[in-house]
Amino acid sequence: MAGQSKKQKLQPRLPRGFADRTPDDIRAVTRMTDAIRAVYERYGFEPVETPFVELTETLGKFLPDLDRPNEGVFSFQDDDEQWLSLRYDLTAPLARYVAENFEALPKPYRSYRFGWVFRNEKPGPGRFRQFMQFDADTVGAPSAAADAEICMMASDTLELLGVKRGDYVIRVNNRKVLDGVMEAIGLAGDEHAATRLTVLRAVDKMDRLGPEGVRLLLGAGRKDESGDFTKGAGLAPEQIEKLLSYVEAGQAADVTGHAAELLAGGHEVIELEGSHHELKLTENADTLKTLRSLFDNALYLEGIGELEQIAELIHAAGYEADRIRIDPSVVRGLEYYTGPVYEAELTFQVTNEKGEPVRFGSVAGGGRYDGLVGRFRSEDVPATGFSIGVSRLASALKALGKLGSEGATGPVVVTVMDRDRMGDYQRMVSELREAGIRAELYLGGSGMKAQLKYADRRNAPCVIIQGSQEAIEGKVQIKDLVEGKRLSETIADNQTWRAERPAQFDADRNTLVQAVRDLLARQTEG
RNA sequence: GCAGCCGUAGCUCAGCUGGUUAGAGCGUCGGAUUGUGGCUCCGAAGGUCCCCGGUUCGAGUCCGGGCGGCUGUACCA
Repeated sequence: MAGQSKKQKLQPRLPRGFADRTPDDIRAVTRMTDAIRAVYERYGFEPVETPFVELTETLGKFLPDLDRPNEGVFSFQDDDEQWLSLRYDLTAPLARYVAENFEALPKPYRSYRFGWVFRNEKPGPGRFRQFMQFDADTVGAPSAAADAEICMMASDTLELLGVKRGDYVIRVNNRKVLDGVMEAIGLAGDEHAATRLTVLRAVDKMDRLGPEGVRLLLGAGRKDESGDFTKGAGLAPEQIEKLLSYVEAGQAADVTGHAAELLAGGHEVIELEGSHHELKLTENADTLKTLRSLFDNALYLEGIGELEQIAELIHAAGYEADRIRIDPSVVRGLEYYTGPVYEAELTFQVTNEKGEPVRFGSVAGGGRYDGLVGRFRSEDVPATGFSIGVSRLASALKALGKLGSEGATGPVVVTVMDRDRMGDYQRMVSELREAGIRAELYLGGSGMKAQLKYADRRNAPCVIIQGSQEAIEGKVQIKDLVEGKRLSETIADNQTWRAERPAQFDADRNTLVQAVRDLLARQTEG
């Protein structure tokens, strides 16, 4: 047995796309979800929770088939052969929940929930196969006021999380508008479904590729820097021009990129605090006025009308285009959105360890899905909702320095000098704990040096030491590790370091708790 | 999924046109210091060079296939 080669040892390995969470991660995410929850509660939403597993048919499409049994969604068969799946978002389960409890719920039904969702697809930086979403939805409210509210709530949430105004934007569009545009350039009807998809995907890449990239994708196609060729939609030049004039109607408001192009286009530049140049934001009303003049079919105008309502409502509530912006290039989930769609984007630039720029892009998104609950009922039920990608937002906030990753203070460590006096040490630990102080007994088997190293690594504020000498005198030694670390910088040789016992003092055994309490208070002030 | 790059100690990486026993820094552990975290010095542990096959007298190095990672792209409810 002992002679077994290493090869036979099991490799400790995490499956691709999954991640362990460190104490720092957990604490940071908890702070975030607390903040998000606070905003949602304030808006009057209430919590609800559904399980990780749903019937595959509840989630809709992506039913496992023989060729690609788990494409996109993790699925498995129950022992009655019923297919089950891990949820891939929180919206489909909510739709099921609402449909199942329809009579019992007040309408409009406003709820929030957060939890893990699973996607069986290729992971990437900041993209995992298990990640956390935080959703809020209003079901049973057909009015654009429900959409406007969700956008304002998204804005409030990001600001409470520490993202400054101007470092993010909630971009709003409408599926009806997009469909209207498709109709206007002759792409209505089932026979053009595939082309429409290609066109909308191209439009979606506006923020990343800019007008020229989109133009290529709408026409013949585009070759990226790796030499990979993406086939274009093959539209005629006049169709492309119409589309681009539509997409660019919102671009004057783009402060995130392509500044040079915009300046060349004659957009105004204003001076803000200091030497900072920024493009002046186009008012949402101006964007909408431009958009309204572009096409005139009924669907398009209906969509524009809804956007105008949203713009009016948010304006009345004091939200302008620096926070919530009408942007015709927003596409989002082509599958089930039926009306207004929104997307929260972080706009600040951050570079990674290698100095390469990192773009976070969309950290949250949502929209109106009037058909989703209707899958379970005889009539459509209007609904609109919003989903925050907690994990992705967390890594963005970390880069922003808004998520303190500094380790939390560890426990007070009571060291073990004399093995036969464990009871004494245990009593000290208990007293500290009863006083509400995080404390623990050193449970390892090593000597004093190792025990202090351990305490240091645990980020302990201090250690308690009591040898037989102190025990006889009724004393304890308390060593302030934080202060000691500071003093160590001025001590060069180990002789004095050990002899002086920096930042160490004794206290009467019976005043232990008070002495530790005072020390902790001093550390908090410093 | 497609394309490109990469895979040597826990981590970051050296390793010449194929040639004895594969190295360094950091980290870990021990000692100098039988009761004191840092610094310094000394020492130790730690590797089937991703896997399988091929070429060769000889492969970490060359070739083929696989697996894994990164980047771009596609998809993204």
